[in-house]
Amino acid sequence: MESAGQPVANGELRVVQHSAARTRVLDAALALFAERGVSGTSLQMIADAVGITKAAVYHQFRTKEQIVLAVTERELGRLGPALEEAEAHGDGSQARDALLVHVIDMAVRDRRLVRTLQFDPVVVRLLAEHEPFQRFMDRLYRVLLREGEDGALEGAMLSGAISSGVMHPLVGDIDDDTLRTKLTNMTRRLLGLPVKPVAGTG
Amino acid sequence: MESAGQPVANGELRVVQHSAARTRVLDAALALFAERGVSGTSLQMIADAVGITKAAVYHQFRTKEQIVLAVTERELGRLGPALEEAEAHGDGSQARDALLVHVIDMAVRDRRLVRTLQFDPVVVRLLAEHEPFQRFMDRLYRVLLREGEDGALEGAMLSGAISSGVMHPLVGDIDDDTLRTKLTNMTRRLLGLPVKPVAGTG
DNA sequence: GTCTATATTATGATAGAC
DNA sequence: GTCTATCATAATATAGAC
Repeated sequence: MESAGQPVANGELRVVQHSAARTRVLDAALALFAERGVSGTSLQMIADAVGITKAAVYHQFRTKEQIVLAVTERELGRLGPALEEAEAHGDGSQARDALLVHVIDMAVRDRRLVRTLQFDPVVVRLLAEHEPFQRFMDRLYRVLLREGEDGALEGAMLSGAISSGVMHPLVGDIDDDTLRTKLTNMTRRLLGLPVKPVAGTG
Repeated sequence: MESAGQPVANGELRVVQHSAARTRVLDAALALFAERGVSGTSLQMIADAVGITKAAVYHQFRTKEQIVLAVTERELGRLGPALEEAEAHGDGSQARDALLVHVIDMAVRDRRLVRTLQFDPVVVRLLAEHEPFQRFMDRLYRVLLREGEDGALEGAMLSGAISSGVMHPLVGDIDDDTLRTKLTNMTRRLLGLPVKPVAGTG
């Protein structure tokens, strides 16, 4: 299992089952990254949050960048199954819609990680530099973006609207269920789709 | 002119005319903040970008936080006149619309600063902690947000859609004029407003 | 898996000369 | 307004014991 310590493989996003110790580090790191940004978070802070020393953290991850990489891969990877399902259903509007609901669901449930994954400069650079991330994002956009000249802009605005819709100070006191419903409706409005109740998975 | 080195005054956002040397520092800092984030930018990097030493930077600003403060105040302050004009025209939809056009215009023209002002953790903290910023944002939202229970969410999504619409990798190759027009149209669609041509200022 | 201890470099910040 | 020189601290990272 030494591959878990390596950079992201050249192929797909790996789904790694981390050890309990590694998981504790990643959880603490993610929380700190969301609050203070990746560059604003030191290994000392992560170690303190876990309740261990820096050296123990370095035993789990060779560099800070490896931690960022692992966090990003783990969280982004959670969209993998939904993406594969959508791809299996062809490129119709139904597949796109189902994936969109899933993305909104994940964004609402884990609001704090949105800022890190979408906007942190360090993560953005990682996503741009590592091929597996690029490929994964390409696949995501291929399903989510609509055909036509405005597809890219639409997708960009959509992703920002959802992100900001879950993390903006203005929406801090809206409960998850309400937020999910309203986000979905407004997303449909932005896309010019008919507004309908949120579909269940069954 | 010693007030320029002080924290933001308790009253309004100050409009400070910085010296040439200070302006060079602020310009370099803003560019670096946009690229690497505030925490990822050191005073050494800023000094190198300007072509001076750290000590010379410290002659202009007492701390790094003062630089962040000055950059934020300067850029946010550019919206001041448009905001005041909108407030003078009452709280009708016409005033909101005019301000919205202005905000989009500024976002498109200076795409790189959007990430810093809207999403950088350090700037977000500053905005939340300093009263003048809070007051300014309150005024902005009072004009931009619509009445009703969904006003806050609408505003949050709107701000994210515009931000992401100008800074997302997907839109990097769209020219300013095209982007401004399409952003305005999609913004109207999100708000459920009739889509019309962008109005001039005269 | 965790610790103590340490090396190295970078960081924010200051003093004082020109 | 800028420089050289310096300081104290914090950063990333490693070695080796338990």
